[in-house]
Amino acid sequence: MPDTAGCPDCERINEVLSRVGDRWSVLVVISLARYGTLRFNELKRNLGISQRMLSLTLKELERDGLVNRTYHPTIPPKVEYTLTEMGQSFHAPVSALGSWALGNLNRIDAARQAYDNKAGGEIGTDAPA
Amino acid sequence: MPDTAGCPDCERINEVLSRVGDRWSVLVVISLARYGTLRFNELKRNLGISQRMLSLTLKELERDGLVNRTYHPTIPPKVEYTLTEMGQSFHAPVSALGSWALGNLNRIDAARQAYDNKAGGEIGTDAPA
DNA sequence: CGGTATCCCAAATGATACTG
DNA sequence: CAGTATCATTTGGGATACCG
Repeated sequence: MPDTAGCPDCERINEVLSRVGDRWSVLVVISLARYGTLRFNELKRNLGISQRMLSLTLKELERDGLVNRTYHPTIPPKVEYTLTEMGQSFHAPVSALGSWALGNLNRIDAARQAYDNKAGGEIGTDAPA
Repeated sequence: MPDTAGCPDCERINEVLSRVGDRWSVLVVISLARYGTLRFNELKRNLGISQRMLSLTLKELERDGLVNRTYHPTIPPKVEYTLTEMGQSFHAPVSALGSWALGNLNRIDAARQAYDNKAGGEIGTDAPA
């Protein structure tokens, strides 16, 4: 049993992150923040997510109080999703993380290549014949 | 193949997030940001992470240029981990996310209970006999 | 259209044992 | 102490088919 002793906050942060921190949740929140209101299949197309995962993700987000689901009992049915107030407040830190990600992708790629080159060249020190 | 069309940034954000966005990476970064320098087993104890996952996580973080690994070839060996400059800059948005998490855990729990109660009571509208 | 149910595969992770 | 290797299990997630 993991205890996360010594970093008591880690335990709780971990808790929330394992709920709303998965990639699909993050991407759904980002999309809804950008477009305001989206229907089920709009989200599906936008994110390239499978129907199953979108359904599960949205249900979780609704349950956690981050998104609002509005069902219009027309034919064919129409369901619209928006962010709740809490969902919008969640978008702020997520957006910060996204910005960092975009701003550092290149540096990370560079670091990776440097690391891989060093590791790869370790076996033979000089150039291959 | 998922395309993430319509949200071009999502694609790249997704990329970085799937690298450094997993829960163990986040928790390692938080711990190192708090304590400055930690040895392998200190991290292991602090986070309640398995040896294997810590090893993998640290290797990835080092590769991505977020943590520094210093090996002291003593007996017994001693390895110290710190955040690189980029690692520290990553800590800022992560910290924001962590703060949000801590500040909203209760509200999320409340939303969950409300949701679950509503769902559970849906079958029979009045109280059980 | 907006799901839910089922099946099945791939990736993540923990437990354990072994090594330098 | 600081790992690596192997195994077994759980979980994530796509494909498909069906329902209201």
